Amino acid sequence: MGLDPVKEEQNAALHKMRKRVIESIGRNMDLYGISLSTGHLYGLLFFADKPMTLDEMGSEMKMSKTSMSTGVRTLLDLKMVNKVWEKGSRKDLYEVEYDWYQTFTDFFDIKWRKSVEANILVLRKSMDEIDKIANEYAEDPEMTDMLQKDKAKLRDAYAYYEWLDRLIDTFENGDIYKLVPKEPPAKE
Amino acid sequence: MGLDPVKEEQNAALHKMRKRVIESIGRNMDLYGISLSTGHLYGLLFFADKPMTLDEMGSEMKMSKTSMSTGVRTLLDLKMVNKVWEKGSRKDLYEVEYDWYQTFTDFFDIKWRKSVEANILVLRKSMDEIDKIANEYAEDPEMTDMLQKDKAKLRDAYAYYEWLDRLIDTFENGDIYKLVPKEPPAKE
DNA sequence: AAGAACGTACAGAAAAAACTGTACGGTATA
DNA sequence: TATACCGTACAGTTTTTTCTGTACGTTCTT
Repeated sequence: MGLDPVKEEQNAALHKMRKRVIESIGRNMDLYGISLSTGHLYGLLFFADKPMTLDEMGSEMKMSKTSMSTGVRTLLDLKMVNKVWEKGSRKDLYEVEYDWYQTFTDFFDIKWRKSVEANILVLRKSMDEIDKIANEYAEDPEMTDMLQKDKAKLRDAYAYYEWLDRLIDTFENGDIYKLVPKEPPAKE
Repeated sequence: MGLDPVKEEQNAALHKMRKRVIESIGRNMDLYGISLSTGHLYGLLFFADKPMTLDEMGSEMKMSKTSMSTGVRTLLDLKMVNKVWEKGSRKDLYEVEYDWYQTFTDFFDIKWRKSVEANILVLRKSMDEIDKIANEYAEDPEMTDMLQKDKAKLRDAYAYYEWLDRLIDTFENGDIYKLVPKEPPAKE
């Protein structure tokens, strides 16, 4: 995991510190829908001072190469790690994306955006359908009332998802940093 | 699930529409770390036109009351549903929180905030520790270099988490709506 | 105070997810 | 072209999560 394995053994304190951070990072990865061990893998890569191969990860994590392969792919899909090309090496190399703001943005763009858009589609379709049903049951006041209530709910949900969509836009285009700058505002 | 179960049977189209929306909502609930069936429970409550009891949920979902109990608690913890008091009824009643903006905010306040603060604490502690170790190894250039690199990483992560903390603040205090209004800006 | 109804703790069963070892297709090396 | 090595598909195993039924403590009714 470090520059020099021998050196690391020498210093238990450093090793312990890293382990604590890795665990802390890994534990919170479930927010991204990532399993604990894949979270640990991320933590490992975070401290690695050079891109790692699957074999290296496996030996560090004491896990199979297959698991490393799937774990890395999960992280790759979320753009939390990048594949690195290094001439001479036949093995694939991976390193974490150190720009965490970008990682955050990508996560929303990849995961949330997909959900949002799927829901928007379904809601649009469903509201149309309600209109159609409402036409058929125009004579039935009870049914009409129920349909109206449903439609109002869908409309609210729709508005919310559109808002969410615009919010994710601000993550992507960087407008969010106008509201919340990376540098904390100076205390007065 | 509706006002009048008989009526609903009459109209397959409405039922189908609701089912589609419920599934769509439920499917995307994994973003909140919620299981599919709890997501469906949420969808059910979303369309319910009155607060429901555990027994009613169970019969609609065709699942045990125990499962409803745990499912509701999960949703309650995330403030996605509210407990409702109705005089006369001995049973607990629940309804969804229809303010989805609030639900979004609560989610980040409950889940993300906790992670962020835990990480901030660990990072602070770890940076202090690095300083201590660095003092011991002041004579060792290689070790010093490694410690510096680690500390730089921690510092970056720390800055990111503080940013995230401030971002969540804007969700909570409503500042986010200045940047992304609930009402979409009028198209020109 | 006794009885009925409610929600949930708990233990076991069922289902889902994570993990491993083997096998195989593909690419670089010889 | 043959060989070695790499990453991953796949099937089987282990671990974790979800779900159920029973049992129990509490609260309301009588």
